[in-house]
Amino acid sequence: MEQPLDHVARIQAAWRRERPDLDVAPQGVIGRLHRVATLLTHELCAVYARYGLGEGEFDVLAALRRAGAPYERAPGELAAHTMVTTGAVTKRIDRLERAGLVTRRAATEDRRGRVVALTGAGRELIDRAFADHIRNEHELLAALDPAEAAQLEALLTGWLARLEPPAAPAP
Amino acid sequence: MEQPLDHVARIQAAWRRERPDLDVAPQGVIGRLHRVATLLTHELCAVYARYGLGEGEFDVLAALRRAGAPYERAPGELAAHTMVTTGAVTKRIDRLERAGLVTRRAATEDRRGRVVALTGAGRELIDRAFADHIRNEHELLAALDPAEAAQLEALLTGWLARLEPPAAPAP
DNA sequence: GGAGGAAAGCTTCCATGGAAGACAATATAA
DNA sequence: TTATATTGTCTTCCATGGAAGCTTTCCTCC
Repeated sequence: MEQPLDHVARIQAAWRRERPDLDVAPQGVIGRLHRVATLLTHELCAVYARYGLGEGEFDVLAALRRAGAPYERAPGELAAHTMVTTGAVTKRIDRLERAGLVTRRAATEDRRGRVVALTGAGRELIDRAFADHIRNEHELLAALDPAEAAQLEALLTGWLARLEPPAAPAP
Repeated sequence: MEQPLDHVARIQAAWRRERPDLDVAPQGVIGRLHRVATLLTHELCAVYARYGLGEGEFDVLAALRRAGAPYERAPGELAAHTMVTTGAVTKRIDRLERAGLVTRRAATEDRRGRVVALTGAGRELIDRAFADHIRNEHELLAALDPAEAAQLEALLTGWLARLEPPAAPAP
């Protein structure tokens, strides 16, 4: 019933042998976080793939869907919401448009702008895919009991708050 | 002094409005984990870049360094240690070899095999880069107090253990 | 010992995203 | 009003990694 040392612990042990001058304790957190995130992403992508979507496309459809009717957003907004560059968003929209899941039209107010909108097919697809996605997330999180999950969420929320705010300067 | 709702909380609120039939609680954990991991990776890469390294190259050099003298490993071992395909490892080694940081030679025992070894320059570079990397990890983790960090590590270790073992079937 | 299968590394092709710049349209300043 | 800066999107080029298949070598079993 003993835990035989996980991958990260083995890496730490090796570093302690090779570089006893360094305190590699942070790897215990950061290394495992990275690893959990990688494994989770992999599992999540498996569900996206069932609907013919990559992670990027799923994110864009989800951002449009949760915007509420009429399910429209500017490319720039989508970029901000999905944490990628506008160039990446352009390509994601290209793919989604080709697949008939979104449309692109000119904005009425600002002639530089464009409006990306979910089509009926896109709406229908993301509704199914998102429900399946959430089901999947429940399964993945079932490895933790509710108290652990709550603790983890609280810790991550606090860390994120101190990691993220590099934005928002005082006006 | 109030927390104005972080990015993930806003996403959850939008989904609760649009899809009240779904329980999006897991996003509170998984979404934030993903986000923390992304931000951390970004910060870590900034340090790698100071040494002219990408994440992939850093990982390979680190794996060689912590192997201990004479700092050698087979490409397949490197692939296993760094969680990427052997094809990706081949390309990483190509780049590192071109930069004079590693050498590649034939294995003596098995003529299919190759041995990748750190050069003097590679050893020297990864020793500096790794020390800087650990310093950086300490800084990033300083946002949490030691008790929080320990809690977080324990939770992630447990989750990882239940997420990872898809390997190791009983013989 | 020879045949078939497995293993190791590499190659090819492709998908994705970032960085930086091009362009058009709008906002701001003089 | 004209000149300048800024904004929003898209384009181009490049870097990286995965998937699948190839080649060589080794292993196993008959």
